[in-house]
Amino acid sequence: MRMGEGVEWGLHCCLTLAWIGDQEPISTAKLAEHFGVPPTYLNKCLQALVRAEILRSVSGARGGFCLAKRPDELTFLDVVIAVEGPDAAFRCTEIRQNEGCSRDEKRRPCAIAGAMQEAEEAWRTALKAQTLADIMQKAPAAAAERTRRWYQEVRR
Amino acid sequence: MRMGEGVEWGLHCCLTLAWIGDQEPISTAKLAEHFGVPPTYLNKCLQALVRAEILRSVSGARGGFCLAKRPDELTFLDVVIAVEGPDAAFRCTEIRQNEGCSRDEKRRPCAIAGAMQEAEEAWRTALKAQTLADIMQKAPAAAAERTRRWYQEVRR
DNA sequence: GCCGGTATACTCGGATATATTATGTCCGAGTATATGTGG
DNA sequence: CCACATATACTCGGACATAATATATCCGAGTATACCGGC
Repeated sequence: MRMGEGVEWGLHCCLTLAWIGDQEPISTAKLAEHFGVPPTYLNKCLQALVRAEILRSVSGARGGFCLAKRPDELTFLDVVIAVEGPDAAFRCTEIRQNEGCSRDEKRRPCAIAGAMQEAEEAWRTALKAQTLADIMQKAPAAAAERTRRWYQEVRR
Repeated sequence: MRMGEGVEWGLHCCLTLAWIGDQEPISTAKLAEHFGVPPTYLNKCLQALVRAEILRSVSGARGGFCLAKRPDELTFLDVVIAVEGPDAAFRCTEIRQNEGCSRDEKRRPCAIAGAMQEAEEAWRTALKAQTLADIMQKAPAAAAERTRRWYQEVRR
């Protein structure tokens, strides 16, 4: 089981955009250069965030992405679902059905699947409790400062 | 992000073995037939459980697998780790390092990675709290009964 | 009838293929800026 | 000098390749049972 890199990239990009706090968009190229990741693939991940209405995209010259939500309204769960999709990691394929269980058994949910779903619910709850605003506070102030300086250099 | 099917299969196999509660091993072929899954691949998954000392395997004719732990000592987390490996789903690649952050920043753990790890810890905690014995109680008694009847038919 | 030896069928275990997913690349559509031209 | 038309550079967005992983298969090593011959 492995989460795609897009989640990490997406979260860091959201944090960067939040710190800059400007409505002027930043291009994929600048962000990719900043983080040292392949530009076109980063673009693909950011597109997923746009579809989820987490980012807003602007086409054309001087285009790019900016945050579409307030940091305290944006949770980690939102980003994870946007990039990785809404499906649960564990998917019950109901192999118990092959055992020839009775109709009465079939009506009840599979106990194993239930336990797995419960665990994932705990995971989602934890992710939902973390907003981007929380991280902005936790992270060292120097990081925010550095990000803003970088932006001033590359904005043009 | 997607968990392999082996986890579901492994859990159902453990449950079946626990219900039968016999020390006589059951072959992959019988279990695979029972669940309607490819036998050789199921075998591969069960091997992973053997390596984790969750199952015990017996080679040769009349060989197969049996449970190596008491059901109340076997957690869902054990099975998941055995099949999927011990690595976390989210892996921080420290892309922030590329931003040119100071030595002081580098010493602190990445706040984003921290939040993700915290969420996974909640997930693991939930999985650790679920033992096989718990599931044996939750599941309908009819299922246990049916499993034992099936075993009496195929044991020879 | 009983014992020992041999052949046989069965099973695990790991090495090897295929399918699916994630990662990475490329090119077209669209937009703001820069440039040039006429009034 | 100003307004407008045109050319140009830049950016997103999705279609298209490649790499990594999960799924599925195959074959060899080993073991218990069945069979067979001798006593």
